[in-house]
Amino acid sequence: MNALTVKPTERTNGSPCDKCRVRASNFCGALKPERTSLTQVHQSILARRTPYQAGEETEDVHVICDGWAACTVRLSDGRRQILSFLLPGDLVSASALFKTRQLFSVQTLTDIRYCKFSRSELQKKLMEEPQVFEELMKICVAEKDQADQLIVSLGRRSAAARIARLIILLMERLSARGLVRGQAFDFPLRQQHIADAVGLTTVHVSRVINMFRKAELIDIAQRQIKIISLRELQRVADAR
Amino acid sequence: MNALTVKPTERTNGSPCDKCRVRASNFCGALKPERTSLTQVHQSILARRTPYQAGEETEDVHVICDGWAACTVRLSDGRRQILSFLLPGDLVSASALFKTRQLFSVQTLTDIRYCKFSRSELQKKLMEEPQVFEELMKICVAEKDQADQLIVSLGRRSAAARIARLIILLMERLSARGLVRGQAFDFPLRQQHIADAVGLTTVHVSRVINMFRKAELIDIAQRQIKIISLRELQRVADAR
DNA sequence: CGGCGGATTGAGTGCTCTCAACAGGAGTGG
DNA sequence: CCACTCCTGTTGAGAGCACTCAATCCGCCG
Repeated sequence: MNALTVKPTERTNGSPCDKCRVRASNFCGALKPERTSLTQVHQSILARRTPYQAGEETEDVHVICDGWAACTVRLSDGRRQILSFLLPGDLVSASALFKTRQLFSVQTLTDIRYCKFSRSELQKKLMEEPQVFEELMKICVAEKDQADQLIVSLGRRSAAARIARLIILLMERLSARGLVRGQAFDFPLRQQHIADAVGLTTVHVSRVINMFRKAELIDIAQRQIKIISLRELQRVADAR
Repeated sequence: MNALTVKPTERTNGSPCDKCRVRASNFCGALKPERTSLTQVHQSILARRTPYQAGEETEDVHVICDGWAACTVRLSDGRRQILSFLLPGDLVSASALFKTRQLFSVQTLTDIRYCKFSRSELQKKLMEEPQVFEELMKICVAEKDQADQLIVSLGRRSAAARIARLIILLMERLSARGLVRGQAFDFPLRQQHIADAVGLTTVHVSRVINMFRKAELIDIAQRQIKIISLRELQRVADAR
């Protein structure tokens, strides 16, 4: 972690992640106060930073409390691929529990609050608490399933289908966290992020998004998105 | 499992996976005879079968002893995406240990010998034997890393780079298992498999492979591949 | 010999990219 | 308050990589 971009806040003990905007259905939620004595540190970072650079060594494991981030890979010629978006409540990567270096970087899209655990402490907890273990394995499986779905999208789906799927997936994930009101939710992604997530260029993303707008599938404005016709959007997501 | 395609062989106890063509650096290897009382069943299947269909429920976890298979996803219009190739020694999927239904099918490319473990027995063993646990987590991490690499390829690399990477990755994986002689190894993939693995059409794969041949990077014949110039192939794999 | 799976090749198409210009909004400094 | 820059998104024109369609070929096998 780059100290310049990190604003350390307070240190707490025994009450894990009480600052999480989201409490339910996430890893943090499994670390219930009554059976955890984990040391944790809450910190925050500004948007548009790279708090973790691919290949760096870390002692800690991170959970996003609030804000959006992304796991990214940058190629030598500057092109970027986003592997996944990190939403409030997300463990940054299950792999981080089992190895000290990752092949992706982490970039913040918005200002972020996050919570830091010691890897070794958490590993021990994992073996002692079957429920924590259970929860982590669920995350592992979910991460792999999401990666597999993205592979199918990138390998075999059209630009419109990929973008439609991304939007639907984000809505589902946010919905599970109670962050969707009606069919609308915060949408801090720039078209550059969408392009890098689904393997397209910003120019083409712009065209597709405007197609969606004109077809009255979605409405994006003021960093908010509203799904106007989920049914139609799903049709696009499944179409060739 | 479709009983018609499965030819059950013998049942053994206490000597895990003694029929594996590959012993080193795999999950099977971690299940050493001296501390395992796992029930296992060895079976075989013919090439070109689908021993597991996406969504089916299973009680067992499978390890490939010999032969090649693939995890595949089929879209409604018939297009297919290969998520990964399964090589001798591979656990079919780490996820299979933690959930009963997978979102991919398993298709055999060659005749296969494999070894079947009970999920529940293996799960118990996992908690009792830290080394088994360790090994499984390594596999989880490796699976995720491979998926992430494929995402980057599909999202941001050219056809030639994707194919070159696939070939290099297969060589590395087989090499770790001692299945590469010089720079040559068994290569049962049809061009259709390559196409479905890297998100292209067979026609285009044919053109790229022939470019590689003419550039004297590789030689494919008789279901064998020989890497003539690994250095050049790596250049192609890294090029735009 | 005919049939089948697989690979090759050509011609034409089209989806997505590249290049480039421009517009609007937010923030900054004078 | 205005000029300026940066960031983001939009739009047009043209190009190219990979696709589709289709014909052909080859090796293998019953």
